[in-house]
Amino acid sequence: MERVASVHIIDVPYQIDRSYDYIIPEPILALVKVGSMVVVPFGRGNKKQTAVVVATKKDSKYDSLKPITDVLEYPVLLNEELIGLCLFMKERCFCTFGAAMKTLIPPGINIKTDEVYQAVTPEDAAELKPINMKADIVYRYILSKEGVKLPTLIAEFGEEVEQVLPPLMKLGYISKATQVVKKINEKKERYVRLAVTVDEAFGFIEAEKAAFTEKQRRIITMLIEYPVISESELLDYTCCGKTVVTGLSRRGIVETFYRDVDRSVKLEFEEPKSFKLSEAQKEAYDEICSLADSGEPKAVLLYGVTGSGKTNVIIKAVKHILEKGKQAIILVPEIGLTAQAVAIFASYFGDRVALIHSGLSVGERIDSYKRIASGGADVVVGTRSAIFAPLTNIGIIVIDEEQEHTYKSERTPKYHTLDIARFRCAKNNALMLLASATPSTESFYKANSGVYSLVKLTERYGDAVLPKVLIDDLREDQSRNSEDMLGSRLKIEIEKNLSLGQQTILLLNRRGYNSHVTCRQCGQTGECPNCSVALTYHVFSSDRSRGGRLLCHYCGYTEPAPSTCPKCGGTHLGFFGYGTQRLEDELTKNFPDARLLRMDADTTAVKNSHSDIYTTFKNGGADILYGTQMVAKGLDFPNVTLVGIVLADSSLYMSDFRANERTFSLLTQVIGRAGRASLEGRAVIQTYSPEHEALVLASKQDYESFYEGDIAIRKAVVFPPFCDVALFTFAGDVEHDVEILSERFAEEFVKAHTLNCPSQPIIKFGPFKESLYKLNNRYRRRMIIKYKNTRKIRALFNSLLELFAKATGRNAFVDLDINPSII
DNA sequence: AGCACGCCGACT
DNA sequence: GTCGGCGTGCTC
Repeated sequence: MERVASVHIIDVPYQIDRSYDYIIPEPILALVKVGSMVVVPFGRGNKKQTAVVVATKKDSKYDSLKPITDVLEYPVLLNEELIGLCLFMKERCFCTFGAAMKTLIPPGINIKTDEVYQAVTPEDAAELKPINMKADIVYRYILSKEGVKLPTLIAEFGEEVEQVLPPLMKLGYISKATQVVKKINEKKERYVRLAVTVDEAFGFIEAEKAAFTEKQRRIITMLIEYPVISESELLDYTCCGKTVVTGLSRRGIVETFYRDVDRSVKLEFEEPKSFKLSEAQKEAYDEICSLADSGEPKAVLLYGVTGSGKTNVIIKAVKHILEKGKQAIILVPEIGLTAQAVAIFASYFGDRVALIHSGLSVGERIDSYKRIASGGADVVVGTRSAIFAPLTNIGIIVIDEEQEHTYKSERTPKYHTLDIARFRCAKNNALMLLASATPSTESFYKANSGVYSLVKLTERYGDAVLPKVLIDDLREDQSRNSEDMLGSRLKIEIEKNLSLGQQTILLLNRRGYNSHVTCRQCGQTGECPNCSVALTYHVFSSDRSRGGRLLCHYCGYTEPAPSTCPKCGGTHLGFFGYGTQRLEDELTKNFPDARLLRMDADTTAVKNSHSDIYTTFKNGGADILYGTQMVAKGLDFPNVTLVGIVLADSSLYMSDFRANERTFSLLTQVIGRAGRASLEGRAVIQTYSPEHEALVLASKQDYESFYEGDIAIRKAVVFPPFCDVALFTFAGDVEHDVEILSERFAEEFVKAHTLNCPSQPIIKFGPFKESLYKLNNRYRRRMIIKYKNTRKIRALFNSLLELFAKATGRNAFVDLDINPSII
């Protein structure tokens, strides 16, 4: 008989997060399974804690086991595979089991518990003899409720109830039980959103100081950051009362609305487009199917040049998987792309498709989750969190644009979606399909060395041809004023497109108006008081006349732009580095009749704005779409024949070892947007470094040459895939404590390494200050370790993190990120 | 983290 | 004599 349960306790700190054995009491033996939520007494004080059963067994190596107090939910929330996944994440990402679990289940599925008093035999109530008046009243009160917390009883009857309860328990009138905190997710909820654009909202915040109270500003700031939020959450976070929202809504700045009781995401069905695979596509499809049907876990990289029709191959492959009775997960890199992905898959697979991404409301997520868990969906489409969809018979996991850094989580647990996909494919004997026109150097290396299978699509589909690309050396353009962002060549091409009625996309990887403001007299630059970065100058439509604002892109801090230097009083302020807002001005000036559409973080913060912009542009509602990298991704725009990269240098010279890869990928993608259909496409790349390799190769769409160069560099200087990278971050608000911590940690690290696993080669860098040393008033230092990810090294990391998790005070703490997307 | 156990100073 | 200071160490 398996009478012992190994459990992981939720909400314990890292250093005590391990499995603990408990004995399962006879009456609940049948209810306790792997994945069950239970309540256990923990620690000296036997504090009641919620825990998850990770295994059951006959006996334990510990002799005195405490019994499980209660089982919470049945049937289980997480199956054996997903429990295994939590343990995997704990070991790989160095998070607690509970933190891993919270990323697997949607927020709002409650796992919090309360200790409550319940009436034992309500139906016999009349026959029980009253003990005394007081006890009788208390008993009847408890009887009328489903479960009452002690504080509620005290509030109702005063402190002295505590004397009445023990006799009632003893006589069997009432009992203690553990209850899951009432679910908030079943009812209809009131939501709040901005009724104005984010630009306007920013303007409002301090435009007229007197016009808004502190609380009102807090609400607006919150809504800018979280466009989808329930009123209760909003009020919680901002510590405001309902009146603040009412006031703002009366002034037309915010609006409230109710979510339907049935919150499931409505899928739009289109008639499935029937299409025929080309010869090359058919070959790719056949190979993918044979891998998927092998009955073993496999991984394949589908490398297809832009326009080769990867999507068609993927649709057919998914269809094949479903026909075999298996399920599919399809991931896209960002929320803005989910709508179209869902539309495509829903047209083929109808209501068997479910959607998961972080932009859904709490209720919507729970509904999707429940539908998937109950077998109501076979195809899950979404962003990285959809990798955790509770499907039980996965046949294929598709990761589109696999090189995108959004697949790496930036929050704890800092998992990489590809690692989770590999785990799930291994458990389900499924196929992991990575698709890209510009695979990550790591993945292409794996495909070349046989770790993944490689399927190539080298021809463009149909009669589409590669766009003609012109690299425009801005240094050579004599007619251009140095203040201008648009060179003469690009202006001519835009003009041409406008007269032909064809559309143009312009990419500029920097939002705001100017990237920094500097005093020409003393050199003072406007800096964020919370972060060590220059503030970006923004001009919002609502305060154009007032001279704009300075904004921190990291913490959101904002202040009115000064007209004189705050340090020396100088009146000659220089505005440097041009962003998308400034581009807007220049476009308006040069092409007064063109219809413009901007897409960047400022214009897409409101829900649905992203897809609204796409739809408007696709339907011909604008001539020029310009913005940050968002414009490079997603929908096909058949009428786009010109792509302009306003400044290709901005992302080239970052210190990160993946900067080249990202630049190449972004340029390739955006260039590929031009001339998809029968119209021939053109691209103009403006740059100050026309000979840069990433740029030259992107203009030829020559991925393989780019890869050869990049992999050679990585091998020479030892970077992934030739090693793993561990990034230890030390942060805190007391600068000196952070420094001490980082040094002590490094010291202990070296000591532990030479002592425990000297045979495991490592290369250590640091600790030193981060390049963005101060962020949100926190000082940050880092230590980088290049190593090979083995169990021994993971154990080393783990022991150090446990040691320092308890040793550190509130002033400084350690964090570890394995293979961070940006170094 | 949280909590009990423990071994030393000023108090009814 | 004891109440309570928070240092130390453990959590199945």
